[in-house]
Amino acid sequence: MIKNPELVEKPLGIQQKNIIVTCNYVARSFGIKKCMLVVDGLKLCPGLVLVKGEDLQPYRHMSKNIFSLLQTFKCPVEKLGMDENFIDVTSLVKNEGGDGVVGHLFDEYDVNECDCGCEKRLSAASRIAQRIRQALKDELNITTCAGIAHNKLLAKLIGSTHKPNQQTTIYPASGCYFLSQLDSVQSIPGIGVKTAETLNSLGLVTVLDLQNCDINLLNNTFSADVALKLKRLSLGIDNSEVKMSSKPLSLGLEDSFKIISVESEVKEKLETLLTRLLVLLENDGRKPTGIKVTLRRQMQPKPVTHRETRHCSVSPSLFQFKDGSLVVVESSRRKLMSMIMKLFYKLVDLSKPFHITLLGLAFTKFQEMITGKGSIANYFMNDLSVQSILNLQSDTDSSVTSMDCSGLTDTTLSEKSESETEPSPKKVRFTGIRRHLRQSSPSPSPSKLRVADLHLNACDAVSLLRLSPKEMDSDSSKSVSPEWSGVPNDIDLEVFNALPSSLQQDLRSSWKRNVPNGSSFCDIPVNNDKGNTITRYFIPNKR
DNA sequence: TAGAGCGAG
DNA sequence: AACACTCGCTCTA
Repeated sequence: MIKNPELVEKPLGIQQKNIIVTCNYVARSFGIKKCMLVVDGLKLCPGLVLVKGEDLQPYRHMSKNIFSLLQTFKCPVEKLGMDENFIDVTSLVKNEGGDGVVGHLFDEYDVNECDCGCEKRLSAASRIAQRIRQALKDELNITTCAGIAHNKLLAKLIGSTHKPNQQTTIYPASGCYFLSQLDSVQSIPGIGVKTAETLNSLGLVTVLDLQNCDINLLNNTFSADVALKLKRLSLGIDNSEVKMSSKPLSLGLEDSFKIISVESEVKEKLETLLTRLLVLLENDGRKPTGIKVTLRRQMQPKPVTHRETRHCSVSPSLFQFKDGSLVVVESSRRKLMSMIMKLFYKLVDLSKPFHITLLGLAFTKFQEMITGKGSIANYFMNDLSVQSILNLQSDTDSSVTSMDCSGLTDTTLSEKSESETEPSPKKVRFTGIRRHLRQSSPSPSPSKLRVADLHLNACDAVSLLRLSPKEMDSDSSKSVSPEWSGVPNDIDLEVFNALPSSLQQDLRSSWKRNVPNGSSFCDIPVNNDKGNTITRYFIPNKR
């Protein structure tokens, strides 16, 4: 619709192969659902406009723009798929002026004031959310929904209750009751088809069932930590952090088709995939150290989701940097292709007939960057008894996908109710059970030690960063060098370049703001109260 | 660590 | 549960 505004008022579906993967709200009013077959969709709505969506590039692009815009708010942003993000705005809430919740408030007639002041903070977060959504509209012309809560679980779920282009806030005290309304355990993020089946087999169908069940029942079937996690999720308790997203850990493509049974066609497919993937890789700019081939066989006794993979390492020397960008010369390309075929031979015995319906290719294990799991960058972030999490999603899609595809029940969160002009509140249905649930409402956990309180001063941070780059490819520093302006002299370029681009931007912009004359790194004025930028942790600790 | 499985969009 | 296409996390051998 953004690309072609004429489509805004028309029923529009995005087509991949013979499936409608998503659609706009006009189409939904005809009963079009995600994952619906094109033929079925056209039966429901003969005027349905279909646009091919197999090329994900435009979506990646928009997704990146959204992510970048969110990062300008100087808070941890975690990408969830291509059209959703969590943002932990705890650090902004403290300085937020004003008053009152913007948008919908869940359960608004029954607010018990909490000692910790969480309602105030969350209402501040709702105003921040409003500004963020306005910025997304102004800058990128995209409408969004937001859910505002003290943890990711509730933020995500509550954000789906008023759509499209609306936002909803929920207070911690309402979390348990809100969850108890959900008809299927599968509505809980993290519980998918398999876990839901297992739970159902234990007699646990609704979230209420899960809330009320004995933990030992779960312990019989799940490991102790999974059992506990499921139980806690059902009650609205979730202390997982908003993990700052960096570049992807793997970069892959796959293609499905009717059937391939001869080697030459396999090779053709893989050549095509490699060509496309190399474009993505050059775009990404990092050197991979591994490659993976994926295939799916026809008529497996296993479900169609079943895939087999083979992996091997690749020499980084196959990839070179020219003028700051990654290139793969023809000879390297041929070597890659022969490795890919070898992996394929590991998967398929050519002396026997084979029938393949999907082939995939992925680069993995990119050369060491400073960030990532267990890296020091993670310790730079605030920890989280997070008081204010926003879940933002673009309006072209809806979450709670599980329900659309499950075909089980007509849930209260169905697409139908969302397309009504005035969404009817669902709480009426449940007033009967709320009182006895209220007592088990979790109270927000007390603040944990913020990792910022580790006394990591500037010198420590710099020396830490400077220790590592031994195994780093020196080429990699050149890759970013063209953008090289406004970085203080005493910064190790190699280390700086190895940081994810988001952090680089973050650092650059703070240098620009704080030291317009480009003075020394350690002279940056302290601006501790504001923002959540990594720069703060490079600054000598006043205490 | 490789590979499969699950879950997310 | 399949259909399509990607990515991350976790478990097991």
